Amino acid sequence: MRKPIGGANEPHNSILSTKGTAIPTMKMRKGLWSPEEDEKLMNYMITNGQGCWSDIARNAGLQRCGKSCRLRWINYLRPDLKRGAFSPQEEEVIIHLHSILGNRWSQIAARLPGRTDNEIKNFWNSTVKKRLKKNTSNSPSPNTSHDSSSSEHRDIMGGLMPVHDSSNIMAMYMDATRGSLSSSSLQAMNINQMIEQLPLTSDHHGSNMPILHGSCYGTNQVGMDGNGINYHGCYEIFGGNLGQEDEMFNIPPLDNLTNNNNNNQDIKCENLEDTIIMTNNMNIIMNQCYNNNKHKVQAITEGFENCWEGGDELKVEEWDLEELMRESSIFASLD
DNA sequence: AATGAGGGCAACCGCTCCATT
DNA sequence: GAATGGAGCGGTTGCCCTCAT
Repeated sequence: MRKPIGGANEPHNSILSTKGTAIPTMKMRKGLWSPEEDEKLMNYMITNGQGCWSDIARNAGLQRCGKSCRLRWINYLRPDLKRGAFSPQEEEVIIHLHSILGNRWSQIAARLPGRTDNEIKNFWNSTVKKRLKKNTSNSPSPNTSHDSSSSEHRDIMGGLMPVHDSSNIMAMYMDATRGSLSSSSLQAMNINQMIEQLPLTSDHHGSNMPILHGSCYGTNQVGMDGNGINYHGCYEIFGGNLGQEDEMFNIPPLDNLTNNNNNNQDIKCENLEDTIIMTNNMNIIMNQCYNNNKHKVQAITEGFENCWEGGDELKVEEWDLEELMRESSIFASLD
């Protein structure tokens, strides 16, 4: 951890306004963020929402560049961040997605609620890579003769995560999120299709993937109860758990939502019926995106808006299926 | 108790992409 | 179409902590 560095003694950079107007050189802080800086940025973001980051840095009274503010917000201050160690299920999802997406950490992070690309990247580089290497050295991969361009990929599939296991994970995941599909039917699906239908969770990094917009930056996103942090808002719409035994994302199942409504102000959906309607609408949108096979689909549904305080817009955008197909095509050779 | 090595993680850097002028 | 600036992403760095010796 880096020490917070005192502003007065800091190296300084020049800064440009949003339109390129030169602002007299001002001292820019670098290094670790102090609690005061965090508070300033947090308060500003909660009050004003996201905008031009360089403006945010200036208006919030921070001697930081916009880039630094953005990073701090995304990786640390966002209220919907999940803290703590990765669960085994999250780990498996990361490994699986990495086998398909490679080092596209932002896209992997988009499928893991409350996790940042930086966090996943660090986790991968420190923990998973090491474990995979160890695993491979202990038990040589049966796929070593496979003509794959990625040795790491072979390691993953042959050593730590057999294909059928990964399919189970996806099936489990999809059962939780889509409800109507059975594990067996999903196991029969092409793995690419499963991946394509995985819901994305936030737009904090932007990508070519479908993104759900909700009140993702509101303080209501994270609710606390006796069991720890639960995600209310962007994630709860899928209902159920994304992993086994509540280990993974701790998203309340549908039948729990109604119970929680009595105790938790953060719940947006009024009742189970709303939740089901919303989930169905989600499925419709996802299916439309998937079935239409269009490059870009942008849909806004009334159904979602009803379930969010203040009618926050919830939409699916930037769906580039062809690109995803290209990206995941490497996986087809393993089937 | 001291210390050195390794790991974890926050933050920076440089590049690319995209929107705007 | 070119130039410019902002945002986002992946790679890398470097500091602190933990643990073994």
